[in-house]
Amino acid sequence: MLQLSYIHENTAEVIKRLAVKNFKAEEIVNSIIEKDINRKKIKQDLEKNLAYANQIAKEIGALYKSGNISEANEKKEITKQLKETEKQLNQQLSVLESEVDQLLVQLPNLPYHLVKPGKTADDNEIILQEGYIPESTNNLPHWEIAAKYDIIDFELGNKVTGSGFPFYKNKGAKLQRALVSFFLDEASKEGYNEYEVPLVVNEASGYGTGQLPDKEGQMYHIGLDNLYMIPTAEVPLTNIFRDTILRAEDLPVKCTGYSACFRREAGSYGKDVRGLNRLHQFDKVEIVQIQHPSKSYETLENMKDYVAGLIRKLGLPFRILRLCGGDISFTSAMTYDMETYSIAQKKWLEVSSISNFESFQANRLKLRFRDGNNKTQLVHTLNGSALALPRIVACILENNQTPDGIKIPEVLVPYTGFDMI
RNA sequence: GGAGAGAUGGCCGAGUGGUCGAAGGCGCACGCCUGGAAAGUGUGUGUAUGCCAAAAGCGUACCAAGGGUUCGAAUCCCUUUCUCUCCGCCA
Repeated sequence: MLQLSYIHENTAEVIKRLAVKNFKAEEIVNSIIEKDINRKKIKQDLEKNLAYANQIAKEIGALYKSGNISEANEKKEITKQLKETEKQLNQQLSVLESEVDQLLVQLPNLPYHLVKPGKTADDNEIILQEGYIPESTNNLPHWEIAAKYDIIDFELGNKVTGSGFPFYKNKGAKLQRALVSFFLDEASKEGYNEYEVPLVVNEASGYGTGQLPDKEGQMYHIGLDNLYMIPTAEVPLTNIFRDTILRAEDLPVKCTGYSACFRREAGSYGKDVRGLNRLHQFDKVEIVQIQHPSKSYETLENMKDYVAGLIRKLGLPFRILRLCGGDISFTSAMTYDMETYSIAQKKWLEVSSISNFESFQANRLKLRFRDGNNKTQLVHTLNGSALALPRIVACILENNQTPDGIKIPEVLVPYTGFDMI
């Protein structure tokens, strides 16, 4: 969430920059400022009141000690009054605080200056495109390949759980395991610390990374215990550092983790969700960095290049997009999307999203570091998929078809133990 | 799941109604001592927020979380959460 002090000092700029995200902020921002000024005033009154009450309480203590009971009792009368005022001020304060808070969480993160305005995904900028794309082929879509080689069973998933929860079988299951291991090993080589994370998180964690409030609908919720199934390992990985103060020399903090990801994907139907294109449960290796504010964009570039390198090693044609204001997420300041090309489906599939959240998450997480002057300052957080499996698998299956079967990318062979499906 | 004990600053740990933001120790920072270091020694060392141009200073809140009793709560009461021990169950 945005910092109140920043909104106060840069009101016009906040409104202007949020317009790049097609967000009309004026009304909310003005309301926040008005309420916050009011809040501050009431808080000051309350604190004066409390200071006075504290002082009297001390005096009463002293009077009792010296045996001056009657004067002590007189003073008690004064405090009764004070308590009444205190109660009222407190009530007003908590109302205003929650109102300000409610408005504040509605404001998206400010887009970075490089983010162009735009309405939809069509307005995203293509930064780079790489790899050979044939004009036309007779390659089968992956759902047919999956059935032909008996490696992914969608119907079985349907029977046991529901649509969007496939079973991976035989060489399909081994390919999953190989990809996860490959991605984790690569991340380790790059200096990321590996974690195995809880697959469910509490409410505070959901709030910390920005899934809550408002995006409850995206997550599976376990009502009995009030826990949420994670939509990405970003949530537990980033929340490791909730409520912490790091030392400047600890930065950057780099961590990675594999997890199954669970997404309700309410409202998605049709051909986009065919096969592996959109699932309720899928596997992903995530990378997260916590970085000094002055270096976060340099880091974003590094992360983007790292993920591009992974795709290159897998031998898939891909492109990198810088998302426009209209397509960028609520919490992100700037995002690169990675898309690999499926030659059977003849379309680009998003396989990674790499974002700089600047201090937006850190502010909610209360994740800070001590700077040179020993002051605490919010860090910047970044994360990216490196990578999400299903669409990578779809592209491997669709692009690598040969008369002898599906060719496994060379880098994966040590992990799979076979080079053909 | 049952019974009991507990939760205090970066860590350990004292504190059962007032002078407690909290003794003492460890750690850390700076200084003295030293040729240099260790030892010794001195000083300092939480977070948030407000007043202030800023610093200094001062106010307020925070001793698991929330509520209550009281003029006054780390300390008493209630609720919740978590941890530990024993028992039960169990991959």
